[in-house]
Amino acid sequence: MQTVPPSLLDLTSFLLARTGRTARARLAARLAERQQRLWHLAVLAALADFGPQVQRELAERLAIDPSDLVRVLDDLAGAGQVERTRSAADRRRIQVSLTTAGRDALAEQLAQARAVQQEVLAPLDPAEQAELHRLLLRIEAGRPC
Amino acid sequence: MQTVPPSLLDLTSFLLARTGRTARARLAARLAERQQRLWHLAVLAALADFGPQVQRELAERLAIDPSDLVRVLDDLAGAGQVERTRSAADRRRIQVSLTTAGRDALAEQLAQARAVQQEVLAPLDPAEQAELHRLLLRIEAGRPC
DNA sequence: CCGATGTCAGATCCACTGAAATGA
DNA sequence: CTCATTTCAGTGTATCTGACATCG
Repeated sequence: MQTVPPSLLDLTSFLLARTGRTARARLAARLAERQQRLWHLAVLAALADFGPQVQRELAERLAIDPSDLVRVLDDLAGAGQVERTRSAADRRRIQVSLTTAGRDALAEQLAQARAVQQEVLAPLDPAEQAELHRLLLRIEAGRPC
Repeated sequence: MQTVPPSLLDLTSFLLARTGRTARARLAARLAERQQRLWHLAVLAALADFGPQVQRELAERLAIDPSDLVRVLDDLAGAGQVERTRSAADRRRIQVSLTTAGRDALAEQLAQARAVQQEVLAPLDPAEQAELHRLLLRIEAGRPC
């Protein structure tokens, strides 16, 4: 039995939203088993890639509301995965940096993410997966700021 | 300036989740201007595609919690877009059917969805958009229940 | 201007009720 | 026929998330 209305399947935006949601939900479920959440992964990755950051930059990069970032950092700091140090130059600003525990957690979470991805993308062969990746990157890059 | 962490951009699942989230949020915002929500569109589409349905079937098709569907239908019935008629054979069951106003609303909402889609997919040329659609359909179809 | 707190709306999920059907 | 069980629509609610507003 066809369960999803064809008029919705005709919409690429619907498919994007639906598959994205599935991927998101599956990864969230995996991370939750380890008391981690999606934003934790995103924040750790940003710190690993760009080095210590001020919270404002971090929020902008990840398109997360600054007030939500505060709470994510509270969690991460509680788990000893990030450190907050007040900037000497501008004492309003707080530099956030990764700890060794943070790097370990990130590696673990990225492995989880790749495992979920293989499940979700299983219907596609490697060439198609690469093509999908390329198209999505273009969309992401082309989006106006 | 590169804003998004490269380790996340390497994950197709991250890109899927992110672009899907964007598409979803934009459409939701457009619909909200007209006091409509995403579930309204989904329900109207299901009724248009599959004809009158019992609420239970509808909920199953759309993977929505039956109790939430009740409230969506309350809205739609209030706007005169669907009709609920109790089944004579089994008086527990309620047949839901589209009205003319419902068809009009659906056409309008689908137009909105296509407009948003054109914004989101603008970085891709038509052939690429078609390819993306094809790949996403494969993922959707291949997903185990 | 920046970090932090509070709060609000939306969505999802779950437990429950009452009416109606089903089957032993 | 009766009674227990199941199915269905509908209500209420707890929880989580994202967005916003305001404060220090």
